[in-house]
Amino acid sequence: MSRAGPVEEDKPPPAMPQYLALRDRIAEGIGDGKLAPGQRLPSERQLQTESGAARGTIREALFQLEAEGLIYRRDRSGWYVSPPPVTYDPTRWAGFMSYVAEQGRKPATETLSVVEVPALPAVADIFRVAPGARMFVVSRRRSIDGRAVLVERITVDAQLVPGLTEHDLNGSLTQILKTHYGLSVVRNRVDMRPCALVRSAAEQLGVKAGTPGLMVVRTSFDERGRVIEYDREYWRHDAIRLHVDINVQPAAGG
Amino acid sequence: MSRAGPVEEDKPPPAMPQYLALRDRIAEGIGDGKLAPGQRLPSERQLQTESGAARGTIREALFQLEAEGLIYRRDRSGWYVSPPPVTYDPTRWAGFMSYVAEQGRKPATETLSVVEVPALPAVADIFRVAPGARMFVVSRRRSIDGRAVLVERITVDAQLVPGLTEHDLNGSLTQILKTHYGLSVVRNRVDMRPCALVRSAAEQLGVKAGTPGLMVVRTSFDERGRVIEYDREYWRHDAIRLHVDINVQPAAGG
DNA sequence: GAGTGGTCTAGACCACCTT
DNA sequence: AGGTGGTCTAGACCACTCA
Repeated sequence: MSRAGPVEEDKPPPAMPQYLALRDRIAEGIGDGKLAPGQRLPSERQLQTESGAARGTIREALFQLEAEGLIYRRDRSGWYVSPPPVTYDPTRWAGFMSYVAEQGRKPATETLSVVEVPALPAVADIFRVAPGARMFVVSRRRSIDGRAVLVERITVDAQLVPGLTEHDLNGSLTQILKTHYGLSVVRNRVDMRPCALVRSAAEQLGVKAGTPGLMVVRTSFDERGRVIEYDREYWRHDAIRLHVDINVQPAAGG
Repeated sequence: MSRAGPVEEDKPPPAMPQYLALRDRIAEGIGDGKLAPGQRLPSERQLQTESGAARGTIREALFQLEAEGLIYRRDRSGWYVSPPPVTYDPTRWAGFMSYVAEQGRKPATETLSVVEVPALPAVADIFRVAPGARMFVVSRRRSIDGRAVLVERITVDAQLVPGLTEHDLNGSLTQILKTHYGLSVVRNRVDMRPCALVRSAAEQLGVKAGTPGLMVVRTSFDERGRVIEYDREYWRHDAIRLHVDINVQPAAGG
């Protein structure tokens, strides 16, 4: 009742929109630890009666906190405090399972599907194989402490990894390539950009389509310069933090 | 008029929310090139009359597109199609001015302030100097094709760079450290995570507080392992794409 | 079945940008 | 001065989750 609606009395202009004030109150609760990671927030209608604001205003505050990565939602269930992000270092590629565990969290992997398909032109181009060459596509979902945080689709050249499907694909695929097929990654190319989660990824992560996310594309090369793994990952944006530690190439100045 | 409001007749349940359908129409226009980068979208009220939806619904579609990085807003001016992102490679650190230009865009830098301040405990810890040691803090704003895309705050140890303020700080600071002070970066540590733009950064970028963004923290070391540059950058999330190309450390398997 | 978030309407006043 | 987005209200029905 502060701005719109029938005039009642005069008030000083608010220094800050209501929804940001509410955001700050909730953010403070999270910072204080009064709201612990994983804990559920009061329902929107409850916040409404507490604060007297319209539901739309409440939701604006919640969206804001979501964009900041402080809270997340479970569809039609409620809003929850986000756990801290894990740090992902593509240079020390130790595999999801190990680096998450190293950070004191509980990783889990679920292989959603493994299919063998002919390479589309774009994929053939990446692998430098003929279009139509057989490729394995592995779809996996990975979780931290029981919350699904990423879905990925890994493509590998079927010719290089005969019988791949016989192995347990819930661990490090890179490790399997090395141990069973003698394929070692000596170079990684990583592309990363903020995105909104596309429909399919959102579905698999159990979030609303369009939730902010992070796309990570990783291309792995062996010592002969062949692409041996092409991985497209969609992360919940509040779950990851990228960390790279690199030696600058000597001639890099400018 | 399709879902809420007085019942009029029966309709099949919509397969997709209205706002996503509108999103798709606009996204298609952008993909087609009917809406060019930098071009302004019709106003919200105009879209309202075109589509017959309530303004809130229109705005939901626009927010969605914003989260995806396809459009951005200029406060109280309108919605615009986002230009393509530039690729940022922290391993080939060539300086903003050069790598943006390399990608066929027009970079610009504006130094907002240079101050000399005593190191706070956290900063002192990073630089391994005594708390209270003198530091230079350079604030800059950088643009691409006339659009402000990032603000940064660079901290350097004043003792290592006497008279820093006498140089032109709109170019590559790394280059200045090298040419004038013999300080070469041999190692970079980069941390990156999605964030919402904090109040101060948002103001300097001329966007609404809470707009999605990307935080990049870069720590540069010289050959003696000293931190010679500590840089905290806030990017518009639709303006950047990170690319890293790295040789995997031999003992990294796992 | 009660409660949750998801979607939607139809208004309003405001601060600010643009011309 | 007119138009833009920014904020806000007060309702509604829906699909879905959860107990």
